[in-house]
Amino acid sequence: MVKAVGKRYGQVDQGVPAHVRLASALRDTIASGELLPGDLLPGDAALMDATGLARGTVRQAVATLRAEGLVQTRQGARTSVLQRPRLQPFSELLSFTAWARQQGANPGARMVELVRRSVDPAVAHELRIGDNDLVWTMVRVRLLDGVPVMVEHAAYPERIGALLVDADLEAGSVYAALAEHGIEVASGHHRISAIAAEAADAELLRARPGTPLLRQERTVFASDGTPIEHSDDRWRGDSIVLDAVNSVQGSQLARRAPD
Amino acid sequence: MVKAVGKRYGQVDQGVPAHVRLASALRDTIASGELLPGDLLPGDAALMDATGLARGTVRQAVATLRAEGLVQTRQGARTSVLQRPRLQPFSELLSFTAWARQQGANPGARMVELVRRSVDPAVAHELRIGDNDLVWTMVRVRLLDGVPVMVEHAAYPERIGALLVDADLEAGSVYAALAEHGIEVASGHHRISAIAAEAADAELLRARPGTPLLRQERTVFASDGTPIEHSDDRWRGDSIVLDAVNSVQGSQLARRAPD
DNA sequence: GATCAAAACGTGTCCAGACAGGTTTCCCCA
DNA sequence: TGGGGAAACCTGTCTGGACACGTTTTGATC
Repeated sequence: MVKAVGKRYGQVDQGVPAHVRLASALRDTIASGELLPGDLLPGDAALMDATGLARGTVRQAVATLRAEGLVQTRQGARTSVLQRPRLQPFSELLSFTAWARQQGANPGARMVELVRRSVDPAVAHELRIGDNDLVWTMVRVRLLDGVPVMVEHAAYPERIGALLVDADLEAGSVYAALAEHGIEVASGHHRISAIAAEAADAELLRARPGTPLLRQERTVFASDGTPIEHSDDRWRGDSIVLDAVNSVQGSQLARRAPD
Repeated sequence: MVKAVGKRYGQVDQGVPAHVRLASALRDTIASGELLPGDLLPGDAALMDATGLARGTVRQAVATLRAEGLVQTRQGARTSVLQRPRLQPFSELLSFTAWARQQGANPGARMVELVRRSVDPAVAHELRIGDNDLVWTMVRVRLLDGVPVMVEHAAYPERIGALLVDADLEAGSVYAALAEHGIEVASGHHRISAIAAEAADAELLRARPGTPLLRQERTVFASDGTPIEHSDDRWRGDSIVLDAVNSVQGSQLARRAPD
């Protein structure tokens, strides 16, 4: 078993740090079914033998898997495999276009509006601007294989929105357009809730008013910590599921009463 | 600024590992507002001076904050603060009772049924039992300050359910009851979607059929990796918001099309 | 004031060593 | 066969050292 890990370690691209290589080899061994949930990973000493790495480096690789929720560790006891669904990179989580393509569907967008106006104080607060400042707001319908599945209400600070006015937002992704101007997204906060469709959204989604929508509000930050987008995606309830994994060793999900 | 960190480090309980202490001191410094999003943390050398710790230990504390999504790091550049909402421990995320109490509300439960029966194949699969095996299934209404906010449909493998039949599940928490028998929860998978209330759930929640519900399905695993619960919580849409944080350095949330 | 190169700074990685303490296995005895 | 203790195993922590490499600042020149 430790031989399988060592073999995989030897097959991973040597241009990456050793601890990343080993984490990848372990991840692949788990994904292959050779290690099942509840099974024990090789210990530090065995992994050191199989890879020629120092113990600190081995520990770092295992710590990476722990932070991903793949394994569980306990002092004195062998590290064990946890079960988890497939997750996705942040970029894919953010971008409707990337997500649709990853699942083999044809993404589409229909622009409803892109205007400069002021927004309500809660959104202004999220974007860290004054209540009366102007922002660029956009409404788009997002389609999968021609079927409307989501209405997106997004707000951008002036300097960000200005980069988008000339972009083709029916064919491409906001984030791709921003990346062309050197703006990279780094993190986001999501707020998830269930709402009843109002008349305008219902019409855009070809559904009855009152139909349940999964509401996904999001504030997205650039790598310098400034907010670059506040969006409010309203998905047809029958079009999406969100998966999340959590463990006592790391949880990025929280429940609260509404504001 | 680094003095503030050093002072906080000195105030943290010495019974915990040094890297945990430092991570806590840094977390508190950020939470206090002394470090704002975009601000730079002191570098390794300054933190070493302020705390007397080795560089490896300092790096480990910073890596902890990075995994939590609190800070962003980049080779050669100073570590910077990211913005994030308050999150909650896993135990609080899982337990309605703990969550309600944490927010100062009075939790309640009304048992609808607790019976042994077989369940549909998808649930059987999640619990890793045969399609015709019997499980304990439970339906409860959960109340906050006497108001019904959630209907919980839960399924337990026989050996787990058997521990619950004698517990007072209107007054207390399933997880607390299991913990009394040495069963500790370790991780979970969540699936989040929006649905329309069926007649039975609507009646229990005192809402109209068709009203939007936030559906939170969950499979919970014990520390040995075995599934101990499959639950399907249906929350009134107006009673709950789920917060999640994500970054390019770690994301535990994923979007997919429904099965 | 602008530009460029070098120096200083800061982070990422990796190593070897040592100690603490929890878990698991093995052996012995009743 | 069951229980207890010791040994072996395993993970968690911490240290100091060194090298690689990316970022920021400084100083010199035009």
